[in-house]
Amino acid sequence: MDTGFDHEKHGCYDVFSRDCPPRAVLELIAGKWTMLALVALADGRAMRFNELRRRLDGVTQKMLTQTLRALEREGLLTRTVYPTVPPRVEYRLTALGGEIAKLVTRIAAWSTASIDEIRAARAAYDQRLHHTPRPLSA
Amino acid sequence: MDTGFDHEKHGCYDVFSRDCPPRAVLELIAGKWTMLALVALADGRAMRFNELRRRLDGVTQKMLTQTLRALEREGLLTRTVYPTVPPRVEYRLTALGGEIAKLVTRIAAWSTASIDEIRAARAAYDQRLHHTPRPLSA
DNA sequence: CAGTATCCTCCAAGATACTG
DNA sequence: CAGTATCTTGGAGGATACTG
Repeated sequence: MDTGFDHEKHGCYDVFSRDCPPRAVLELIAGKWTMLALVALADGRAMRFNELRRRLDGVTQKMLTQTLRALEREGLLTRTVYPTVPPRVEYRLTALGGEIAKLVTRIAAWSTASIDEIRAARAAYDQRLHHTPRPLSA
Repeated sequence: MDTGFDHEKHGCYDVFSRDCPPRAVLELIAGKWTMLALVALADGRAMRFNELRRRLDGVTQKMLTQTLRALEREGLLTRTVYPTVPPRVEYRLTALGGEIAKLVTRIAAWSTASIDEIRAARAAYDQRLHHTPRPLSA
């Protein structure tokens, strides 16, 4: 039923709501390879497909294509095909993509900077519940 | 066999490498509910379990517990149990968690601020390829 | 209220093969 | 080089029932 309130019209979103468009964007960014791709391109340099493929250790062709297509569709990067032989395709962040890439890069930097503290927290946590699940009724 | 190079010792990480610990942290943050939980707690206020549950529209008990436990383990939030009846459990960001929550909140804000531009990009993209749009995300 | 404990579904992600 | 096109699968995520 129609609530009589058009969120799109009012530009008023609750990111916690299940059908909030910005939340969908958040979920896109949360894709397994999305953040790494954004970080790789964050400096504004154009990169070729296999260049990205090599940089994102472990990514498959399919997943990289899928990730890049999704980012292109959202307007975060451009895909330029040069009709040469062999083909040459370059990916480059748009202005919009550059903004989000900067933020994601800061998160990546934070991860690296905080990794020691995080590892310590993990160790402490794992030690607190050190008792292996007791075979209570097994 | 020791490779002779201890990354942990040197504090030298490549976030693109497949067994880079910071990359694992990045993947934690990329969890479906992690960013939303961080944003919900970003203001530093403590929140109770069901309070978070209501806020994160669509989350199940299992997923919320799992998300919060993971964040607790990484040292991003604390879980405080008050031995009352009925039980009362409060979740609150740590200083470390506050840092990342601020960054994630900025990403959420960016999503909301950019949604119109993104929607326009999507429409343009879908029109360029004159066949059925890919159902990557609604 | 704030969880466990199970069971199950589904699709993101991977593997593999082929191509302009 | 930079992709499609299929097929397959692990496990993230969900549904449901029970509990201190």
